[in-house]
Amino acid sequence: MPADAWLEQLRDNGYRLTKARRAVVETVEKTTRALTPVEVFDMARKKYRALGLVTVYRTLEKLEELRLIQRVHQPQGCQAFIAAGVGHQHLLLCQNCGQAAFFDGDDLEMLTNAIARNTGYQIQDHWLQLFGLCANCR
Amino acid sequence: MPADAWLEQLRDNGYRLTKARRAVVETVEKTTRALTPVEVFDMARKKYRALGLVTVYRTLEKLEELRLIQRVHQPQGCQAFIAAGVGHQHLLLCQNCGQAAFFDGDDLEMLTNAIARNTGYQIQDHWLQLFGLCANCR
DNA sequence: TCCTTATTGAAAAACATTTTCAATAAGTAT
DNA sequence: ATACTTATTGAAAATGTTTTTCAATAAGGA
Ligand SMILES: [Mn+2]
Ligand SMILES: [Mn+2]
Ligand SMILES: [Zn+2]
Ligand SMILES: [Zn+2]
Repeated sequence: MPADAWLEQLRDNGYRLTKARRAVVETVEKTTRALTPVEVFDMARKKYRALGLVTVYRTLEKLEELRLIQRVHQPQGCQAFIAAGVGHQHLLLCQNCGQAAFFDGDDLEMLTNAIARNTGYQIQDHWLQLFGLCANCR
Repeated sequence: MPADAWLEQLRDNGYRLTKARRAVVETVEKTTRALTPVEVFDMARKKYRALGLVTVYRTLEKLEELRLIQRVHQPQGCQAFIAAGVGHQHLLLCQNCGQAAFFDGDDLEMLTNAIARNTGYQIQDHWLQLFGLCANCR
């Protein structure tokens, strides 16, 4: 999804299109690895010098609400964000360079049915994430 | 695993058995939901009044090193810990009361092979976590 | 161009975690 | 039991991150 579509989403939800937001959106949208707020700040500031870190936090918050980005959980920390996958997808992360890819096609029906039977839980959702080495790094 | 086994693990690794550590270990070991450091502090302090929050952090750090506890990642936050599963197990969490259960038997071979083929990644590890409602809460 | 108000960045506050440090107590040797 | 060594402790301070406050600004509609 191009950065313009993100900006359109923001506008359609009543948010104003500012230089700060454009810089943040363009940075996150075109990066294929998870970025922390400070990383977004450093990168986006090259596009818009006056940008404040507070605005990065506020913009990430809105982008997450609109489901344009999602938080990435990792052993080293869970403060990073990445452009969200479309539909039912999960993340595959390179443990060396952080390069992220999405995949789909996971079918956990059988598993969750068996677990529901064994545990008495009603299963509503799942998190699945793969770690490995990307083609470049391996 | 009983609390004594945890204490034994600590002792075997050269750590001293103190009142503070006993209080933390007993608290975390017998609780079946994820606890934050402050929650551990509040609960363990009932067993040992002089306990300091700093020591809770330090003890949790050691228990994690020894793989007796593991960090629990959730949408609301990732600062909570729970007694670790044995062998290859994953967590199932009640979204209402936090009650946790472990399950095993997930077989992702087919999936990861297909993804490795499609993406060029060499897959080394996976995180899987289920969310739902426990028998009591549903 | 004017007007309203959402948005901004800076500063301060709040919060979570880590480090520093002198006092204490666990475990071992005597 | 006692003495000794030093890992461990809690309090305080420091650090790092995220949120709140607030007056100035600028986006977008009239
Ligand atoms: Mn899935
Ligand atoms: Mn598994
Ligand atoms: Zn890589
Ligand atoms: Zn429950």
